[in-house]
Amino acid sequence: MDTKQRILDEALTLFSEKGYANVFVGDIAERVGIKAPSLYKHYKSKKAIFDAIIDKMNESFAEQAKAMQINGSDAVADAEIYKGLPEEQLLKLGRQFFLYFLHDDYNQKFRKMLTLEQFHDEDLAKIYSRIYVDDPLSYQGMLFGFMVTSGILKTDNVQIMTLHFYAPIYYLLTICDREPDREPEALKLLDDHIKQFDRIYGREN
Amino acid sequence: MDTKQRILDEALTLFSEKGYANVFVGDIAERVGIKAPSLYKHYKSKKAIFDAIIDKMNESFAEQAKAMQINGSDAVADAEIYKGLPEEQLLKLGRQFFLYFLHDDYNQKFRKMLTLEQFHDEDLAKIYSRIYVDDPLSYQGMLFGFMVTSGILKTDNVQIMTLHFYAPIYYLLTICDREPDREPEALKLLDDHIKQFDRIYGREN
DNA sequence: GTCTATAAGAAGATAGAC
DNA sequence: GTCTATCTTCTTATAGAC
Repeated sequence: MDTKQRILDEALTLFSEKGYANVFVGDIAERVGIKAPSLYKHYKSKKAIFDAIIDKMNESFAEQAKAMQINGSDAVADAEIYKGLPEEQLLKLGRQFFLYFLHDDYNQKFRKMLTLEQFHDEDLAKIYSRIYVDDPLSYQGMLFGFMVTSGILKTDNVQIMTLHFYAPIYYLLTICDREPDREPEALKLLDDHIKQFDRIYGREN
Repeated sequence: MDTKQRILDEALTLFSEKGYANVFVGDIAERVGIKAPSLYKHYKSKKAIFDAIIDKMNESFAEQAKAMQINGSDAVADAEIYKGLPEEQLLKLGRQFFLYFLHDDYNQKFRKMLTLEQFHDEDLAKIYSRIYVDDPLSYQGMLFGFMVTSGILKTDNVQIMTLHFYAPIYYLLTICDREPDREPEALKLLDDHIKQFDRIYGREN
């Protein structure tokens, strides 16, 4: 029963649904099962709760990014995995990846919260871009770089190939965040996208 | 000096920067050069201002969409234009298109406002998806369909080809909305994207 | 249509008992 | 650490003079 942590969890849920300004300290407290004033024994202000969420997110994403770079081996290993992959398995992997980021609580809520707050200060803008632009393009780019070297993929511009893979996936994710009912449609497009990508950049081209 | 219109303009500017909840009626009034209570002679509530903005936007976008469908000729004509286009000119057109949507006041502010409000109710979510998903994919798809028929482009899945063209452009647009400083980087990627797209789906493939 | 004055209520935060 | 009571400030909105 770590109240301090529960406050963060409930606050994140509310922030991701309504945005910071539309969530009241009382709402958070109510979900935690305490009264608003009690909450101030754990955090000194509403803003402090928000900042704590951002700090935690930064920590966990930095950890993840670091692990991926230190084990540059990760990308090498991943590239190896894709090497012999028949299209069907590639589709399955892509779909798993997509569904994980779409439905994983932590990921979805952070993403939606950042979407709603991204214009409110420069730091948040930078964090958004790091998590949803720079880091994925950098990791995917590394992975695809290995795959090009291995002859699994073919291109003379890895960066754009990576953009061509990632941008449609990101786009479909934002559709589902906004209208969860469109998930089946998005999954169909995801499948077709990966198939087409494989045909364009894949071995048999 | 149409005060009623000026209220909408200033409100849109503020909503697009801070989000609805962070804008106060007094802020809007101040920008218009009147006091808050005077504003209530023009609109009966803050929400009514927001709704009026949405209504106007719906109107103007519907007009635009209708004009494009009635003149399905538009897409045919557009397709004709692209027919003889050397790559350099195609790039120029793509860049112009991108910069228009990025910098045009009306477009940028609506886009940012909707981004911030998209999760707050289902209607707004649908409007966002219509404007930034369904309409552009539908129009571009029609255009590309003609271009495939004319032999300008080659694919067996026009829908995915359209996604491959549009998603990266949308993605780069969101980056610039969030971090305007990254515009040069985005423009470089836009160029490379269009070049690569042309190589993948274009005549010489 | 614009103003000043003000009502009415919401929301963040503190005091102090338990 | 949680509560009730309360303070303070902010915000929407109305009343009524000009």
